[in-house]
Amino acid sequence: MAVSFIASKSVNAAACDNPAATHAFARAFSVRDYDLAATLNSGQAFRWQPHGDGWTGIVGSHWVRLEAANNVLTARTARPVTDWTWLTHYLQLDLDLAAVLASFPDDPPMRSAVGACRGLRLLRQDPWECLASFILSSTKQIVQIRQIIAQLCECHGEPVPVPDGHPPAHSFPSPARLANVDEAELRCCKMGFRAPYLRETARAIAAGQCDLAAVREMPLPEARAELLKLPGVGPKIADCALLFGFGFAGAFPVDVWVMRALRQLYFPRRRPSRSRLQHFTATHFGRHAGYAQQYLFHYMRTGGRSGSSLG
DNA sequence: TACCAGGAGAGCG
DNA sequence: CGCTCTCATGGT
Repeated sequence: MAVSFIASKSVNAAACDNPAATHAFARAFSVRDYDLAATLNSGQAFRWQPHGDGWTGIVGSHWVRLEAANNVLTARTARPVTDWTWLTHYLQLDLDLAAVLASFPDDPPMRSAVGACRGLRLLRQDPWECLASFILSSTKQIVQIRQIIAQLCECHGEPVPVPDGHPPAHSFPSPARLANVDEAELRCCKMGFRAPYLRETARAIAAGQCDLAAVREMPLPEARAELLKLPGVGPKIADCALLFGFGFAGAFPVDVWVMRALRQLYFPRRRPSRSRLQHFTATHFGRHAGYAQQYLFHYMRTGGRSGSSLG
């Protein structure tokens, strides 16, 4: 357990009517090898914005501001919090990163990627938000995905409390909500041809045809097959949701960047067939193949520069 | 301007 | 199976 209580301070004591409670607006966690900027900005989550030295975002129904310095990660919220599990789970603060890195294959590409992306982590996002976000991601640049999701949340999400002086914020809209938004209205969020995919997938989940909670309990191949039934969900998007949302460590999304990495670094001669490639990604990278994938992705996207701050 | 973006689905041979 | 085309939008 790398998380330890350091400080809790009530920013607005008058608002806390229970003096004995451990309610707090802020909390610090000790961390090691946690590159917050790389993690929040590496194309796995799309709702984090840099503000000064920190990042603000929405996790579930919580507005939160994160800041990391000197192995201390500080979180500030809009309302007092007693149970911080929603955040420690999202940030995966209990993960033993060294053990994960040690499970990677010891080959030149992985050594380079790990060396260039020190402290890069995988988040554990809400499965629905993650799945929906990646339905909206197809053939879009990360900056645009952020814009689409920001508009979607502003138009159809529920307002969440924010500290005084901060702009309004909204939760990610539920499947039930999006199931009842017509396609034209979704297209107003600039999601284009992805609108019917998002709507129909939301309907399937809201109607119980697909049970995301059940998917989480399935073995990986069955979970993947279940997600592939949804409209707008192919192998790449399914694996993104399985890895970033459901926590399947073996899911290995292959997008254009990862494909570039695999071809350049592992198959420089001839291009492998898709089945050959899937066999390779499923066997070569070990127990935490998905984690290795994220290192390759970030390594390629940043051109091998460490401490990158992509916009 | 041309090309590209964390793709999927459908049609074709 | 593998190839090609379309879908919508905006960044670089």
